[in-house]
Formats: sequence, structure tokens, C-alpha cells
Amino acid sequence: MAYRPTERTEARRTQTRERIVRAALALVAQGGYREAQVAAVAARAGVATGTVYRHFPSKADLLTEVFRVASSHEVEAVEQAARFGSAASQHEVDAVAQAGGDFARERIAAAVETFARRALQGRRLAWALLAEPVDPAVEAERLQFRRAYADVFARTIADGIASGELPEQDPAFTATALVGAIGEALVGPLSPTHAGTDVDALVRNLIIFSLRSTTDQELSPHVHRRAA
Amino acid sequence: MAYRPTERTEARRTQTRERIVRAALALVAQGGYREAQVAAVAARAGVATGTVYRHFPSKADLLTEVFRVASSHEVEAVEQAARFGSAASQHEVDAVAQAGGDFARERIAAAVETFARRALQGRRLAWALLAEPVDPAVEAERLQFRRAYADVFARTIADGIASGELPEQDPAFTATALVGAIGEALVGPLSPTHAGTDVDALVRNLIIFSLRSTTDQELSPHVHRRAA
DNA sequence: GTCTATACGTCGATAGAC
DNA sequence: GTCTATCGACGTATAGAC
Repeated sequence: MAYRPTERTEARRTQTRERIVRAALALVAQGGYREAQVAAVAARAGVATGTVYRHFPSKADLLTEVFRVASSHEVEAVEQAARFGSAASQHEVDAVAQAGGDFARERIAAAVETFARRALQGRRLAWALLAEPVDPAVEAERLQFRRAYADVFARTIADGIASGELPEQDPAFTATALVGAIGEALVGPLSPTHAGTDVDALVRNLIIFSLRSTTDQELSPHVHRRAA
Repeated sequence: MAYRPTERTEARRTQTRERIVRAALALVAQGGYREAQVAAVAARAGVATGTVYRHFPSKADLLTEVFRVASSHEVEAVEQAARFGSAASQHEVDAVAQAGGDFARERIAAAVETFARRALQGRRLAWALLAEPVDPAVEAERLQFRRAYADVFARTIADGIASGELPEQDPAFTATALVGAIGEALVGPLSPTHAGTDVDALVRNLIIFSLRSTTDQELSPHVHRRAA
């Protein structure tokens, strides 16, 4: 009879794979992609170097998975923040909305703040996710990562438009631009060469920028002409 | 007597080098980094493959130089647009400013429009500069490239603050965020997989976004509390 | 998993500048 | 006569097809 892995061996295999991913993630979070050398990853995961290649066809594939895991974790946190803002529940959101409250803006601010504070707390990992030069294969994931963020903001903006709180606009456009803005604004402070960021001031600037850019205002005739 | 290259040979050498860079640039502009194969570059430049390596230690170094040349070209165009907006001269800028005109906003709009239209006209090259996954060595140049753009916007914003046209803000911060926003908003439309962009609509959205994000407005108490 | 095609980078030979 | 820039075929690594 041919060899067939039992559930038990399958489970072990999966566990090993996860240990490898976690080890690589920890190393990236500690010192960026540079420290995620295959030998170092294997050592930290308690496996032989060759074992890594029994689970991933190449180092780039491993790093791609690490990127995916880390980034989806970040996106989820921001999504959670965007869901309710500082409200405790959907119920409270609805209540405030009914009262004509500005909950979409509150939710945007909460999402931005979560994005930024998490990044500045885990600076090295955030740098790896947002800006660190890396193998093109991993780089491609970055484009997805940004899109995922943008989707979160787009939903919130669309809600705000539907409730009349935000002016008519293309939610996907504004959300994409916003994610680009936040990401780029964080790149400098996150850079390993940068030191001494005033986190609160940065968060404040980011929130102000984000709310400005989603909300209408009078444009001078001069400007209107150009934008028309 | 020892051999020493004369001016003539120096000049020839420089010319060859430039031909190689231009050939590589043309190929990147045509089909991205993928088409900039060393053999193809050499063929287009009319030299042998080995000659490329007499001028550049590696393909990555060649591409880095190509990136620098192309990106500085783009930045200069935007800088030019930001200098005067649609005014014909510095004199006119001063005149409008004296009359209380909104020239900083006009200049920002002109810079954004130039940025976007140039990108959408030379889509393949813009994609290569802004987003195409590429060797980390080249990727590192991208960070510089964005900074250069940000500097242009920062100067214009600072002018606007000085003249009282724009509200107090950190010009470097706003400019950085703005560049991130514009870049990210262009990534989608520039992507090779994307088709059929309404260029005028996109430019309009970008200008609106940019002017919103540089200009103050009332924030609700709710939001103020969070941003404070 | 193997096999092939492709593309990077090298190296000895050559022609020509000094 | 010496030295060097250029050539272009080849080795080797890798990626993609089957």
C-alpha cells in the first residue's frame, strides 16, 4: 500500500510550518528582512535549515507568507477600529447616526489612529511592511496590503456619504489616496535612521489631514476653474 | 610612459555610458524593468554585453542610475509647475499674491496636475518609477524620489502659510502625506492590468483632494477632542 | 519533480589608443 | 611597445513549462 500521511503527521507538518513562519516573523519584527536569514529562521524555529525548504520553495516565498500574515493582522486591527470608532457597539453607532452625529469622521479618525499607533509601537515591523526595500516577490504583496487598507477606509467613507455626513465623492479614490498619505507620512518616522518622533503630534497631524481630505469645503473660483 | 586616457577617450567612454543609460531607459519606458535585460540594453546601445559591465558593476547599478535620471526628470517638471502655477512669471505670482490671490493653491494644483498628467501620459515609465516591484537596490532610490517630490510641495505650502493663504501646519508633513496620496492614487490607474482611465476625472479628484488636505476647516467638537 | 529556456555576469582574445 | 576598452561566446544560476 502506498504511503499516505495520517492526520497526526499532517498536524505535525502544519505545526512545523507555523513555527517557521512565526520564527521568521519574529526576526523581521526585530531587525527587518536582513535578519530573516534562512539559517537564523531555522535555528529559531528549532529545525534544520533544509527543513525550511521542505515547506517553502524559496526564501522569497517564506517572506511573502510572513508579509501576508503580518499585514493581515494589521489590517484587521484597523478594520476593527473603523467598525465602531470609539463606540462600544454597532448599536451605539446607529444611535449616534440617528442623532445626526458625525460618526463616519469619528470612525476614520479611529482607524487612522490605530494604524499609526500600532506602526509606531512596532516600528521595525511596520517599516518592513510599509517601506523597507525587499525582494520584488514580497514587494508585490505590498500592493495588495495597501488595497486591503483602502477597502476598509472606502467602506467607512461610503457609509459617511450614505448618511449625508460626508460630501459626494468616490470612496475608493479618497480611500486609496488616504492610505498612500498615511503610509508615506509614517515612512520617515519609521525609518531606522530616524530618531525621536513625537507620536502624539504625528497622530494629531494624521487625523487632521485625513479628516480634511474627506470633507468638503469652499473652493475659491480660481481653484474651481482648474479642478472643473 | 604609463598609459593615461586622453580627453578624447574619456569623452568616448562617457558617450558610451550615456548611450547605455538611454537605451535602458527607453526599454524601461517601453516595457518596465522586465524588458531592460542586459543583452537587450547592449543591443539597443550598439555595444557588446560585456561592455555594459565595464561601465556598471551590475545590472542593479545600471537600473539605479536609470531610475535616478528618469525620476529627477519628473521631479523637475513638477517643480517647474509648482514654481509659477499657471502664471507666466514670478512677477505675476507676486502681483496676484499682493492682490490677496490664492496663488499657493493654484501652484499646488498645477504641480499635482503636472505630476498626474505626465504619469498618465508615460504610463509604463511612471509605473516603473512609482510602484513596479523591482530589485531592492533600485527600490531604495524610490524613497529618495518621493522625498524630492515632497520637498517641492513643502516649499509651496510654506509659501502659502507665510502669505497667510494656508493655515498653520507642518509643511513637510503635509507635503509628504500629499505625495503619498498622489502616488497611491496613481498606482491603480497606472497598473498594466488596469484599462480605461478617465484622466480628466482622476486629475480633478486629485486636485480636490490635494486642496482639501492643505486647507483648514471647521472640525466638529467630537473630532477635535480626538485630534487634540 | 524534471527539464529546458533564459538571462546574468565572466573571461580570454582582439583591436586600437597612448 | 604597453596598456586598456571592447567584444561576444560561455558558464552558471534560476525560473517557468510540462
